[in-house]
Amino acid sequence: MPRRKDGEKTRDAILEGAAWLFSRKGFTNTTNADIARVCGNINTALISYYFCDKATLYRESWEFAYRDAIKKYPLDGNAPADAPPEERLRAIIHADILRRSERDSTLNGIIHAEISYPTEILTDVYEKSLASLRAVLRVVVAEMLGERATAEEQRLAVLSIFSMCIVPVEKIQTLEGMPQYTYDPEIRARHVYEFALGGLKAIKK
Amino acid sequence: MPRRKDGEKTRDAILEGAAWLFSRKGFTNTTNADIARVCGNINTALISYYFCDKATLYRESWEFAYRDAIKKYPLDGNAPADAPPEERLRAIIHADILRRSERDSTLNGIIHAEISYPTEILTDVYEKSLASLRAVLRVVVAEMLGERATAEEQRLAVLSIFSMCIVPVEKIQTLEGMPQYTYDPEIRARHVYEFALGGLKAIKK
DNA sequence: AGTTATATTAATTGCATAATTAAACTCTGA
DNA sequence: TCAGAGTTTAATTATGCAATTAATATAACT
Repeated sequence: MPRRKDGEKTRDAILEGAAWLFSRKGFTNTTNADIARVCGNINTALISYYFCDKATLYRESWEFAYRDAIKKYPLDGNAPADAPPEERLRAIIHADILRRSERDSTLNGIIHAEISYPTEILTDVYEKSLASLRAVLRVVVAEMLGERATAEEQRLAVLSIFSMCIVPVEKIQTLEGMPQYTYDPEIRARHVYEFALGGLKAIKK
Repeated sequence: MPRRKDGEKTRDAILEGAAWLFSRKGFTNTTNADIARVCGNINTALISYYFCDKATLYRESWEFAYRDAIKKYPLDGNAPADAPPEERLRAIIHADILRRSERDSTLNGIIHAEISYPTEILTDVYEKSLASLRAVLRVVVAEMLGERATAEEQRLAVLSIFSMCIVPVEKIQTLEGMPQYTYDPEIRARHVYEFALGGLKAIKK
């Protein structure tokens, strides 16, 4: 039984194209025909052929995009656990912003689409892409703010840094009327880190 | 010709209910039946009766929500134009966060839905609710960072403060698995202001 | 080259959902 | 009490699209 390998290429193309579309228009607003179109006018039947149905494709393309991204940019940004909190904070922010900027921000697009119109993958997306960031931030922020900070102060500080990371920059940029300026992820990551440092210092008082 | 006034109440109820639903599920994912349900099981035909069609209702309910909110919380937060930039920044942030938190965050919900799935009101929403904030922030930030700051530094600083304001807190809170903690808008506004001050100071150097 | 399983296509099915309308009915206010 | 605004019912209309099927093309292997 001959195993052809040209199918894998098609499958991957669908995963990629679908992820991109889903990130921009969300699950329900994306049709199989749309997906077929962006994958180079392939046939819609191939979606059923490779992924059984649209919902499965959605889940798989999200997981596909996520796995890739998190491997390249792990949560802790590869900072040693015993590094000073400032360095760990820098690494977390850096990894997070770069990860969210990957692939035309497919990852972050899906997340924001899920926030607006939840589907059945919401829980998974939420855990992996929002809750996890908050959790790691919480640890370093607590350390940096010191003993005297209340739980609420910690929460607020985490929320602020979190906000700067997850803001859908690329999406907002593509909106009509938006000046054509793109932010380099490296530079933005650096900026957010410094901004956060200053903010934390001000809060600590 | 007798002009009954019970109709106005129904109309307003539809506006309010629709705005709330649209902010949560977006335009296409909200059906007339949904709207009728949340308005106390009114009849779907009333939507056509009062607003001609769903699209008109969408636009009107957005404008309705926006007008109310901006009147109560103007862009500049009522700070005098000749006040020191710190005070103007504080007022802007305070007004913006409170405005976005109003009515269960209807305003901000519609904005984020539009970012994810744009409709024809996107331009209007974008101008009024995103571009305008950036514009006023830009002015005070430029003033606070001083002459030596580059345009990119200004842009990045504006983006960071902007992020902290527009983050869809209420939406994220309602997501599954989220700990039951709600942020008091006043306290959060205060925090964001102090955090921003610290951040700006760190950037300035 | 011939065979077979895999990959791809075209056309269709069939469902489901929902916006909108017209006509009937009811309530309010003068 | 009646005229017109408000409300309901029930049908209509529009459609949009996911999923299948059966037929065709192509790669791999002998």
